Amino acid sequence: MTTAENLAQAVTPVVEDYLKTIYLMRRAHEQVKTVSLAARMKVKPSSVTAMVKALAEMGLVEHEPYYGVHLTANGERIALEVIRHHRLIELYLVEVLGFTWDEVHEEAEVLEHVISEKLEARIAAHLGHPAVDPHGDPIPKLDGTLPDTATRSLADVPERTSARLVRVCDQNAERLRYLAGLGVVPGAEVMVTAIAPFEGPVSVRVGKKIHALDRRLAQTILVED
Amino acid sequence: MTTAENLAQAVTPVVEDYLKTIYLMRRAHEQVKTVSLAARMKVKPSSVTAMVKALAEMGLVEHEPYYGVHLTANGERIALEVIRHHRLIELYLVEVLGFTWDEVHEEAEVLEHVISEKLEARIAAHLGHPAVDPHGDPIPKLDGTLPDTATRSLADVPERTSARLVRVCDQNAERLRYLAGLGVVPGAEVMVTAIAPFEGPVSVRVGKKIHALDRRLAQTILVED
DNA sequence: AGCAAAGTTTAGACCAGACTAAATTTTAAT
DNA sequence: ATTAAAATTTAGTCTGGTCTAAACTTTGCT
Ligand SMILES: [Mn+2]
Ligand SMILES: [Mn+2]
Ligand SMILES: [Mn+2]
Ligand SMILES: [Mn+2]
Repeated sequence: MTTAENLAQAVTPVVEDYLKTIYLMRRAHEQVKTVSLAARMKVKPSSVTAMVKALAEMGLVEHEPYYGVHLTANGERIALEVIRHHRLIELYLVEVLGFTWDEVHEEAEVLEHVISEKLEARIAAHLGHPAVDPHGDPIPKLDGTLPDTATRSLADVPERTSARLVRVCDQNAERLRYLAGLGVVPGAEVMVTAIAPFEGPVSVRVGKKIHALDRRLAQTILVED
Repeated sequence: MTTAENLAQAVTPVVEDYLKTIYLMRRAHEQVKTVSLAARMKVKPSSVTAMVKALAEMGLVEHEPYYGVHLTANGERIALEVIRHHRLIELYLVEVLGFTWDEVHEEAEVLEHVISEKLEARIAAHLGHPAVDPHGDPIPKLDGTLPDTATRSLADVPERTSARLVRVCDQNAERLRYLAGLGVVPGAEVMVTAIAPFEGPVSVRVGKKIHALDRRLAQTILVED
């Protein structure tokens, strides 16, 4: 330790959550800057500055101030591992232990950091190596790839058009319960009956009923393209 | 915060592990003192001093220097909760996910701190509210009681006597694999054929074969009384 | 170009939980 | 009753991760 290189630290749960969040923000085409990352991580910007510096020293991210943070290959690998854990756990809790889709996110948020690779493998095998989690979110493969199926949001479906729901990108438990109550779940066939102007609600028919959904909520609901 | 009472801290995983360890040591009739607790927790004695002080301030333990630490009612409640988590998880991994009994301890050691009460309940229900874990260790009940069945160790069984194994109080993976290989697992019927003098080995017949077990190992193997 | 707002970093503090090294206290053995 | 050994605590340091408050930089608007 005489010459320096005290760098290092470890890949802690907090580090994993930062990497995961950076990955998901970039994938959603959001800019990953100090303030936006701080908001997502529910910490203060100065905390992000410190953490991003540490991540950069670990070789997990690169950072250009006022421009953004992005993951290195190593950082992305870890992020995808954690996301794989998260989504496998969510699905396992629903499929095997009878959880509802609104209950699993919180649980997976902590479990994702502590399951061994062996347990991950057993869970994946038990589920038959599934492709998507209960919300329709794709599950990263073991080889570190994340298939990106062509989708568009419910708010982008033309009026009077039918579509098949594939994914709900919202983790708020109350909204998920609400949507489940309406039958708005992955796999459902719906028809967009109207899209109100001025960022107004999107009306969808599910079965015989028509429901008006807030535009921002509709944007988190993805359909097959 | 003007008048003091900064006491408090939180029940972190580390705190849970200290409480669990104190509980298990006392239950095994070991003295819980600074040095012995440090050995069990794999930390230095000075770390124990600091933690015990914090636990005492939280009202979870009482400490008389040079005499010992013991849990308060509150501390014991938490310890039993964690032990219940641990043993339920171990059994779940074996029964549902095909783990072997030597693989589950490490996994449970971290999972015990992060499963929700809801997940605990689902696991318990899925297993039919079991009484013992894969090693025969009793699982604390929801009401915070831990049944203590009458047992004695294999080393205390008279020679030429048969007995039914109920528990193996050893968590070393290699020894567990060794014992499983011999058929020395909870439920097995064995006969003690000889107990060598001078703390020598205990010979047991399992099926048609006789195996000589180190006395200390035999002492961790409990049989029905 | 000038300037305010927004974004970012620095400086300094805190907490949890470990460590080492040194002091202190108790116990046990002569 | 001394004294050596063992047990315990204190003092001070470290790391990871957060915070507030203050500085500094960049952007964008007039
Ligand atoms: Mn997480
Ligand atoms: Mn999900
Ligand atoms: Mn533990
Ligand atoms: Mn066990």
